[in-house]
Amino acid sequence: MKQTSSSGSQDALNFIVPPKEEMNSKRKQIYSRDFQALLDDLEEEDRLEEVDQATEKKRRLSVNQVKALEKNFELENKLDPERKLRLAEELGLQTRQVAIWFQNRRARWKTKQLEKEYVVLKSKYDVLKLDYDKREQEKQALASELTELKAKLKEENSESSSQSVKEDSSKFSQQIKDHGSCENDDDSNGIVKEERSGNAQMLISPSSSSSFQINGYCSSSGSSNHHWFLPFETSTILGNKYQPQLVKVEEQCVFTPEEPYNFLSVDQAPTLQWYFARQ
DNA sequence: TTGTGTTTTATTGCCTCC
DNA sequence: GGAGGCAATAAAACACAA
Repeated sequence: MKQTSSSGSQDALNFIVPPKEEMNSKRKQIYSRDFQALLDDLEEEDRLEEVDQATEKKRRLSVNQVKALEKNFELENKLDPERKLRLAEELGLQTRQVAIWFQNRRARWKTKQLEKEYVVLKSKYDVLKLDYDKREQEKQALASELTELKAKLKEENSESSSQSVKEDSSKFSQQIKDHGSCENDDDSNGIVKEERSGNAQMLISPSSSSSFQINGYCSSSGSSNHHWFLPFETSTILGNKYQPQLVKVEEQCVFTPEEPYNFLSVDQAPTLQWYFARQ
């Protein structure tokens, strides 16, 4: 191999691996005869390698050549013609070999860069995935919690509805007794099925809602101008708990005797337009 | 020693730039 | 159109387990 020591790259090379002459003189001082013979054999191999290189058979570059090329590559990963020629001369290679080495080295560098980028992107992806999974779990937990709460609410509604009917009935009975104005108060559910004793006007005071359902009424049957009416069997209206209240019923009722059944139908949701229209 | 996988060197074909 | 770069690939060299 042709060795020169005039350029910067060669200086760097000499720093890493001392020149052969220097190595030989040191070796002769240090090593035994047997080991020296082995080293001589290796040198002979090196010489044969150089001959092989001359016959154009594909050979790997020597360690020193590769080190020098690597060092140059670190400085600049592309070759200008002058640098290529100089490197080829310094390392005893053909300019084409130097060019090919740089070409392949760039390809390896690019692959390494892609691997690094992949690692970075993968770690970012992993972080995001972790976050996504966590949020997905939170979402599932919230969804099931919502379902539970809905079921609970539904259950509570049905319970309070049936309970309020009982409460309504007992309160109604008590209120009827207190006011003593309603006939048929022996009816346990408090429903007065028929009342045709004259005109009556209803004044309704809902406690917590703007409308409610009325399934029964009680009208005047005595001498008093004011009679009491309890809209019952309606505990929750528009999501609010309805506190059953007595409603004062005055004479001059707007209903005809035929109207009540229609108006008080359970199936039909009354709008109470009749009431609000008069306000 | 050998089979196999990996690395390195070199080739080919295509593309871009001057 | 030639020089040079790049991707794909061939082929030699090398590493290593069985």
